[in-house]
Amino acid sequence: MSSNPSASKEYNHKEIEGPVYQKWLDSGVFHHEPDDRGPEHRYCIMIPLPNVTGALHLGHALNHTCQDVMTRWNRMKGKTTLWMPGTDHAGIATQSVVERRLFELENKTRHDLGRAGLVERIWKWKDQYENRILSQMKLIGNSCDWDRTRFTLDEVCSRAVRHTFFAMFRDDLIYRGRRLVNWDTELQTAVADDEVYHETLKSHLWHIRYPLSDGSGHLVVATTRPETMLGDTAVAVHPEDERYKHLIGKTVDLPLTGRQIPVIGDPILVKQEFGSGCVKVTPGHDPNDYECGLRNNLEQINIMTPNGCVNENGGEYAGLVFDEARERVVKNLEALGLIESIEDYEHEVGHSDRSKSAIEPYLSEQWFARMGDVEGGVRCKGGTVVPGLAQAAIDTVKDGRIQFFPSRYANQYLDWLSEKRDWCISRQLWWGHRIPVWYCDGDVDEKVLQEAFKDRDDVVYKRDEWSGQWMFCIREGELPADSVPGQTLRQEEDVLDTWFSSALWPHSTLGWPDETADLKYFYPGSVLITTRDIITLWVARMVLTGLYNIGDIPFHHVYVHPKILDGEGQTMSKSKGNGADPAEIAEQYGADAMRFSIAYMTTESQDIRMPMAYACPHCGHLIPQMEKHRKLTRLACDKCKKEFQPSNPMVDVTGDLPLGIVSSEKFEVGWRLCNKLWQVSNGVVFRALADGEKGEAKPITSDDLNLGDRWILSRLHYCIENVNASLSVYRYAESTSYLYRFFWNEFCDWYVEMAKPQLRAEGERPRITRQILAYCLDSILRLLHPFIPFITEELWAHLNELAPQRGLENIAAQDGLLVSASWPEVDASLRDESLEADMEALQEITRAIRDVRAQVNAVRARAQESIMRSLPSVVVRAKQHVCDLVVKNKDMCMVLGPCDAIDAQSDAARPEASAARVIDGSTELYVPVGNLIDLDSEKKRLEGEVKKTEGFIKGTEAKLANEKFVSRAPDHVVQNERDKLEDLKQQREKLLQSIEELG
RNA sequence: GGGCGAGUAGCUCAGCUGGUUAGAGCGCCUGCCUUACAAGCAGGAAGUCGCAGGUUCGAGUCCUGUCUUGCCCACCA
Repeated sequence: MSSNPSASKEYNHKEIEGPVYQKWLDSGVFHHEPDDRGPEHRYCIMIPLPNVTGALHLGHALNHTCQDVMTRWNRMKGKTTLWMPGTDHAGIATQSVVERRLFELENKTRHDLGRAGLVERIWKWKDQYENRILSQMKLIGNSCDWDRTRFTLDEVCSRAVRHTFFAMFRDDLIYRGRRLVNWDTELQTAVADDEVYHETLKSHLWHIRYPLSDGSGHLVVATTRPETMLGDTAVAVHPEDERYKHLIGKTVDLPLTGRQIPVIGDPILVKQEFGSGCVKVTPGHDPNDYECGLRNNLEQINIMTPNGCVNENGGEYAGLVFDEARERVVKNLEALGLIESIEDYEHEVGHSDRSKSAIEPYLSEQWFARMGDVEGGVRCKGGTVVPGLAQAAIDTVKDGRIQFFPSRYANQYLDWLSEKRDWCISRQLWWGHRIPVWYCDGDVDEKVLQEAFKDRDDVVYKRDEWSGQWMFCIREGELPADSVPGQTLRQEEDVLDTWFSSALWPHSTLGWPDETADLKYFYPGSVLITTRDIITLWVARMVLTGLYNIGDIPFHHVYVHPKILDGEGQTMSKSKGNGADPAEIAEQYGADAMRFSIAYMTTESQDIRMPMAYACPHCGHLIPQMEKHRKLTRLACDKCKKEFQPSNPMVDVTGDLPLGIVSSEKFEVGWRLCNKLWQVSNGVVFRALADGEKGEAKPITSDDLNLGDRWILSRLHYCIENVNASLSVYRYAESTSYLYRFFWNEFCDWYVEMAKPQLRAEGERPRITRQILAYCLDSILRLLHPFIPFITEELWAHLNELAPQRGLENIAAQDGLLVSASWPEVDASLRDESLEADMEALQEITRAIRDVRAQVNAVRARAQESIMRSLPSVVVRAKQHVCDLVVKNKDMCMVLGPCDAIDAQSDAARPEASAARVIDGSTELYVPVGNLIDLDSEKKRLEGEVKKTEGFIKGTEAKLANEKFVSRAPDHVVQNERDKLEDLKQQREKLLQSIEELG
């Protein structure tokens, strides 16, 4: 850390960020304990737990910035604050990453290692990436309570999972069932609907003849999956289809199998107009057919092995991969003359998000959580009875207990929940919470069980509807294999869906099922901040488990932020390899710059387009990151042609080539802001303060304040008000715009420039100016802190050193860290809109003078007085302010251009060789420019102004000539137009006069 | 097939309940190494608000249609 900040010219985040973060950690300010204050003094955010599949990318940086801004803001507002950090074991995602890696590096599969061996490998991976993730989070400035860091497989979270499973099993909200699921044949597990994406594939529609058993002809069925005919158990027609309805009840000979299957009528499955109007029904391999099978009591034949081959039910086709089976089936059917036709066809095929392989609908035994309404309702913790878990979650949003920002996302939540589809919670994986159910393979009399488990309220047992087997669930710990006399129990092999444990995150992390002080105090949380794609998967499930386990919602607000897209419009993701490591951005621009830029771009309706580029480590040239670069380990620079390794969170650094890190000019906004803040603080404010004495601050009364002081204070409090308003509804871009404008365009561009000469004035003036500079910078640092915490904290320390006593009317000593300083309060008495209008007029005049001098290229011209001619009232006003600030301080260069000044008079004569500017209808300005004036171009310019003014006059006159406008528009709108017209006319007069005076 | 967004300056985007001459950042042009900042300062140019209708005294803003585009959801053989 530089001990002498003014010596450092440019802001260097690398010297600041690490030490500042350490200061925060040392101070323990991120950790708050429950206290006895009311709920209005609490603020709690649960992080959307990152998967331990890999390192964080920019999307996380956005998500975390949003949360950290809220956390820091509320901490400064004096709330007892908790931002809970942690990571997710991410079952299928992590296991598949580790398995893939195992195969790539060691050519081994999970079966080579066995369950324990693989899980051990995954734990190692988890440790590595959890560390990396947590250190990335620290690097970008997250003010999480690290003491409370959780992982979904740790003791505390696991216990919550067990208790929840146990209760739901007991309450019959969890059941085992044989269902058609999305089967990933590569990973050999069921995957959730949400883990399936659809791809449009070119295929064919095969029309196949199924001969009627009685020899009276055949039916033609159309299918995209001819191989599944091996599992057909019926042919369906529409019961009102004149062509076929008489055939219902007959049978057909299913080709290639020798089986006879019935012709059935099913109005739901069959649309008469599609294909031939006949549908082959394969309940074991198609979701629609499955439903149809249930309706018609059809046999379900499974013809697939878990790895996607035809099983023994496929007769001679057994052992073939499905694709091969299809070819063989079609060939054999052709040989039998049973193919009527083959047409080209495009359709959507589900693919596994994880393995990218085609999903097979597969009949298997799975565990489900009941989402629909149940008879008698569901009894939640606390005694409330709800119709069903999904309905309970729906109600929280419908009745406003939970509010979405932006509100449109509530629809996504409600639409999904309203389907009330049971949730398949089992996965055939090894990485995760193993389902705490034990089976008893032999048959046992219930009395034996009653005896074995008497006085045990932590064991529940029931018969599996499907197999009739006894199933036992124990709340905690293991159920010994010999718990039932004469039997050997074996535990379920499956693990729980990842979302089962993350659904409990808001309360499991706080110690539930124990009624800990944390749980009582911090639950429910304040807001959940996430992206739209896990509204259903995660948000909805946290709500329903929260209601069931706690009897209360998990959070009051859900803020859904935009997503970061790459240069090609694709969302960033670890697996795509198109992301950027926030650490690399922070390395180049600083974490503050990254955070500010992100917040600046986080608007309500648009995703953030962020083209990334690799910075060539040899020549610095930027090479746009494109799809074709993903997963490359070497890339040649477009410019210097030398090779480097493009950085990618998912690809290891090989080390034989220098690394080209990712970059984006989008972060320059933030960098410039930080640098500007550094410069103005060190170069102006701190220097000025160093001239004063410590503790010189005295109460300032309104008599002490001049126009500039009042103006900047008024603008400051306007800014505070608007930052509060926009942050309270999660409008990050809006709040940063207010801050940017105030700090840069108002404080730096105007106030600081006005302050400079005053610092050299006589008497009390310098002290007052210093005091206001200190007060403004104090507020600016506080206001910017949630967005750019490092640099503001650093500057705060210097400000405290140089001006420990700060304030206006009330002087207070400031010390300690900014992170726990108080948030500025709006002081409405400092707002003065008419004064702001005066200042605007002054700025207008100043700009006019600058413009003249820029136009005539008179920058080096000697200082001369400009003349302002205006109405007496305006002149009085101008004299009061302008003369104070300008005329008496002729060296106030920056406000008026080089060494200018203004003399304001109501009847001033136009000086010789001057350029004219019309400010408004009553005010004009003459700027002497000597022989530099170009009469022709000046005249041309003025004529252009006249033309423009006349255009406005015409428009305004037309408006006022419209009788309907005059009679129907509100009075003040009409009056405005009249005033405007009057003013415009006077402007025209003045312009014409100026032209005339030019000769 | 259903739902939700987006189309405003060369680029990326603001513009909330309709009301002065539609804004910002970047880029561009002109001039400045001005004792905080040239990664800066001062000034400037630049838009028929996708298109067509409608409502209204008044539309970037509301309504209808339409085109383009992105995302989410959905079981169509």
